Amino acid sequence: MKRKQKTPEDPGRRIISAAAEVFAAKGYDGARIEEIAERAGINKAMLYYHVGDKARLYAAVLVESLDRALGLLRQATAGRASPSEKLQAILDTLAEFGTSNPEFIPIVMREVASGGRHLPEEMSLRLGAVFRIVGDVLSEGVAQGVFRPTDPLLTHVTLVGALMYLRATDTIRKRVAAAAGLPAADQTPAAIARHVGNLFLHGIEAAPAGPPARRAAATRKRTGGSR
Amino acid sequence: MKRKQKTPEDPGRRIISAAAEVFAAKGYDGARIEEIAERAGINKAMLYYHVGDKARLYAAVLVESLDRALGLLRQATAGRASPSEKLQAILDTLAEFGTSNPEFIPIVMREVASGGRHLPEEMSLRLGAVFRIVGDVLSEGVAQGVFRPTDPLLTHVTLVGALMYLRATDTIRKRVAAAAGLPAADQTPAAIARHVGNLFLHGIEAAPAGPPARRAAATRKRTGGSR
DNA sequence: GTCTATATACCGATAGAC
DNA sequence: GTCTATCGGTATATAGAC
Repeated sequence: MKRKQKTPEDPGRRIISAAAEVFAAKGYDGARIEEIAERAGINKAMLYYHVGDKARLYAAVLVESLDRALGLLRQATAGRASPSEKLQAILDTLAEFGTSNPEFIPIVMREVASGGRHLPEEMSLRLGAVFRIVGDVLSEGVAQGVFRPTDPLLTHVTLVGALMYLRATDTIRKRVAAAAGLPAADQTPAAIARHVGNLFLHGIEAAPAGPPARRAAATRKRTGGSR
Repeated sequence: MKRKQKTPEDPGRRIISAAAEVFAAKGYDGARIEEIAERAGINKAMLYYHVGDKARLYAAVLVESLDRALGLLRQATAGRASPSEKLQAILDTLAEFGTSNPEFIPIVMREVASGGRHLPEEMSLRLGAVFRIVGDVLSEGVAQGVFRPTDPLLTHVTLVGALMYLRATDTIRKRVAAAAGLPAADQTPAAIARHVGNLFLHGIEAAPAGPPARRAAATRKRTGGSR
C-alpha cells in the first residue's frame, strides 16, 4: 500500500512522519533516505531540500515525538488528585501514546541500546522534563506518606522502561510463545498499563495474612475499559 | 585498549567476542565486518573464511550469549529455597551477567526494538526456556500463596525488561541528569537488581498503617496453597 | 590458513536542468 | 519548488596468490 497521493498536508510533516516509521523499523543506520522519501510521496532530492542531513532529520523526529508525548503527560497528571492515580494516568498515557504512535517506542529503545549515540543535545532537556513529571508524582506520594521512599530517578526509569519494554516485545512475545508452546496473551495497551501499574503499586508479594485484600489483578475480568 | 595480540584462544571465540562488542555498539546495520575483524585481530577475509555471512555471525553471537545466560539462570534458581529468593537471585544474576557481558543487553534491546528482525529461529526456543525458568518461580510462588496471581508471561517480561532497561540507560541517565541538573545516582549492578527486586516484590505503595483495610474485599479467599 | 586486490552494489548527498 | 542524473565513498563478499 503506497500512499503516493498528494495529501494537502505540508511536506515537512509528511517527511517527519515517514522518517519516524522507517527509523523505527530499521534503525538509524538501517534506514535509507530513499525509502523515507518514497513513503512521504516525494523525491529524494526534495527531502534534502526540505530537511538537511539524515542526522537533522532524525533529530527532528525525536524532538517532534517527545514533545507530543510530553504534552500528553503534563495533561494526564494535571487532572488527577492522588499520586497513585497520577502514576496510573502516566502509564495509561504512555501505553496509549505508544500504540497510536507505534514508531515512538522502538526509536527510544534503539537510542537506549546505543547509549544515546544519535541523541541530539536538545533532547536531554526534554528527557529531564519527562523525569520531572514522574519524579514530582513520586515525591508527592512520599510526602503524603502513600509511597515508600525510593530513588526517584531509578523508579522512574524502572516504571517507564517496564512499560515500553512490555509494549515493544509484543511481536516477539507472540512468536516465542508460539514456538515454545506457551499461552500468548493478546494484550491491549490499557491492559498492559494496568498490569504494570498494579505490579509496581502493590508488588507481587501476597498481602500478609490479615484483612484479605483481593486485587483486580487476580480476577482478570474486562469491566468496561474506560478512557 | 586494543588487544591485537595473538592470544592462543581459537579464532572462532575471538571473532564471536569481537562481533558481540561491535553489534552491541552499532547495531546490525551499523556494524562493519572490517571493524569486527580488526578487533578480533585477524584479516577481514579470514572472518569470512571462519564464519560465513554477517547474518550467520550475528546469529552465532545471539545463541552463544543467551546460552551462557541460560546456564547461569538455571544455576541461580537451583540453589535457593523460597520463590522470593529465587526471584531476587534471577535479578542478581541477570544484572551481573549484563555487567560482565556489556554487549548482551544492548543487543537484546535492539532486537526487541526491531520486533526480532534478525532473530534466528533457534532463538525462540531458548527465549522460551528463559521464560520457563522465571515462569516456574512465579507459579511456584502463587501455589505457595506467597505471590499474588498475575499473568506469568507479562510479569516475566516486566521484570526482565525493567532490569535490562535500567542497566541499558546507565549512560543516558547520567547525561540527562547532568543536562537537567538532577542528582545522578551512580548505581552498581547489585544495587539496581535490589531496587527492581524491592519495587517488584513489595510495590511502591506504603504498607497500610494498621487494620483499616482500604480496599473493601468481599470474597474470603482460601489461604494456604493446597498440595 | 592467511592476506591483497577487487568485484559489485548501494547509499548519502549534490549539481543542475526545468 | 521539483525532478534526473550522477559523484564519491563505503559496505559486503569473493577471487586468487602465497
